[in-house]
Amino acid sequence: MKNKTLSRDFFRQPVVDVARSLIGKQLIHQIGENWVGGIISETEAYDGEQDQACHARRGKTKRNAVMYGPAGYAYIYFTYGMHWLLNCVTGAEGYPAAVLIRSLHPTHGLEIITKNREGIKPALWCNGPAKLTRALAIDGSLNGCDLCQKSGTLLISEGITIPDKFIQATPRIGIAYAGEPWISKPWRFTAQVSSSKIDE
DNA sequence: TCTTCGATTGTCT
DNA sequence: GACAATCGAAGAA
Repeated sequence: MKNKTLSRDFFRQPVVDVARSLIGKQLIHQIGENWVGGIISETEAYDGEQDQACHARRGKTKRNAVMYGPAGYAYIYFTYGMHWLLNCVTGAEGYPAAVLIRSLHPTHGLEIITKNREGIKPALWCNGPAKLTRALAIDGSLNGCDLCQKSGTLLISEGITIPDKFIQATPRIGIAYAGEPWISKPWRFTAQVSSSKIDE
């Protein structure tokens, strides 16, 4: 599984294309000898300084610097005083764009996820951007790490193929402050993932 | 330095 | 459906 890590070129594509293509791919976090991860089932695209919903809307800062670097790296930031959110940097180096991973279907390390999300129903373990980082134990210490490295601790690999007809494009969540036309851009991608189709 | 607020979640009504 | 939790980044002063 780890030998099917996605290429740097995959992440160099336009951010909206990457966001759509990431549906069905597999996010993996290696913790010691264990792998924790799952199939990505929801993403959102944030596209450059002109996108008023993107963190880069006010230019480069210490916080969003990773987005200005090369594609295929993790941009992980802290928000609401308690939540970590995971993004993948995309596009050309110097152009700030990233895909937010909003939801996934757990496939590996279920014992660890159960412990990290103790007392919560399995269906709710990873169905939110801050929930999945908590479930997979992803935090700011992994900010800027390379998602294309087979030897990395956090990476994205080939997963399952999901037909286009099962992927929906809808407006992004929680960005009312951005104003139009950004609120209405259909840059959120979702899919239903059936556990019977998951490729180990 | 001071103030505002967020790419959210869980709990309570 | 409403709202508190909780803190660092970013912008204003």
